Amino acid sequence: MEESGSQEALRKGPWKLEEDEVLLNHVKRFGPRDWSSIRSKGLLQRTGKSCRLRWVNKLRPNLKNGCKFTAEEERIVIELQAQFGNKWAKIATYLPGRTDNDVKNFWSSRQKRLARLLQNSTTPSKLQRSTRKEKPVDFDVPSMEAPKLSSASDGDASSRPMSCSSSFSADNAEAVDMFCSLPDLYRPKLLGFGQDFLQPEFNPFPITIKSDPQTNFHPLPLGSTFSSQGLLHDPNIDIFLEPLDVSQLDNEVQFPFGLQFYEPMGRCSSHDVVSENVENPESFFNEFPADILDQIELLSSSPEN
DNA sequence: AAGTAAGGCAACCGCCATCGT
DNA sequence: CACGATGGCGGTTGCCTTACT
Repeated sequence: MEESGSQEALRKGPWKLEEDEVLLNHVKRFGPRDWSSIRSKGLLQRTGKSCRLRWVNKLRPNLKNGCKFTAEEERIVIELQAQFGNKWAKIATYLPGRTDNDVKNFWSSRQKRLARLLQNSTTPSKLQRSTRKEKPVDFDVPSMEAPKLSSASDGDASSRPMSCSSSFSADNAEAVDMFCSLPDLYRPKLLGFGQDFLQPEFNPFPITIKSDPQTNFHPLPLGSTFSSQGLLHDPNIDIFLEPLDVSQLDNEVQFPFGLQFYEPMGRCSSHDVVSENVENPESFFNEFPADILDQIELLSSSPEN
């Protein structure tokens, strides 16, 4: 069937420069609307949907095209995804210059990495197969030692059955190491999830890292990582890991960039997003701070000897 | 140098909500 | 109220690039 008489066949695929120009001209004249009229006027052989998508994702002003997600942006996405679910358009409103497609793609990539990591951790045969990022790395992880941050249950060796030493030689030892090496993510209660995660006896640190509201908490410098900032030894780490209080953000779409997410004194949000998802393994990983993935990969790629 | 796997990204598809007639 | 057109959104696919063997 011909495309409605005089109209040429619908064009698909990558956009040409000329098409972009036509689209930009249309928007300049009529604003970002009436997408379907672009085709009906014979300006472009693209559907209105396609035009709109092109505008939203590529031609709109102030887009951060080609820029990788910053650590802060990643953190925001992770927090908001935990809060809203896969509401990419909504999440994107908190990220100036980012589109829902950007967020979606970012998340998708992240999930793939996680999936691959998990698979590696459960299929030892594949663990040996190097992947792109799994080249042997001289990754010195002194700061990833079990943090001595609290006296709460620090001395209770029984509550930490899996030391991070190399004495454990199970097939997925590397994977276990990965998680042994992780700090108490976000909140201690998060770790209530999956005692049998990876290993039946797997029992993450019962350490409770307390924040002291009296101390001068320094918010996490943007773009920093646990190890680089020595945060594993930071007594304020619990504050640092406090989930973003999205309920506040929700009221005000404006999201000040460069915002210090974790106020020194701040209201400790009672909105504990993380705990809501504790039963869900996938969600468990979703809560990981952005940098953690990189840490995990580095750890998992560490030479075994 | 060639082959391959993974990452990143752009674009399409299908569903759904809204709006105008 | 019903229906079609349109736009918005999330999921998915496919292509290109990069890194590694």
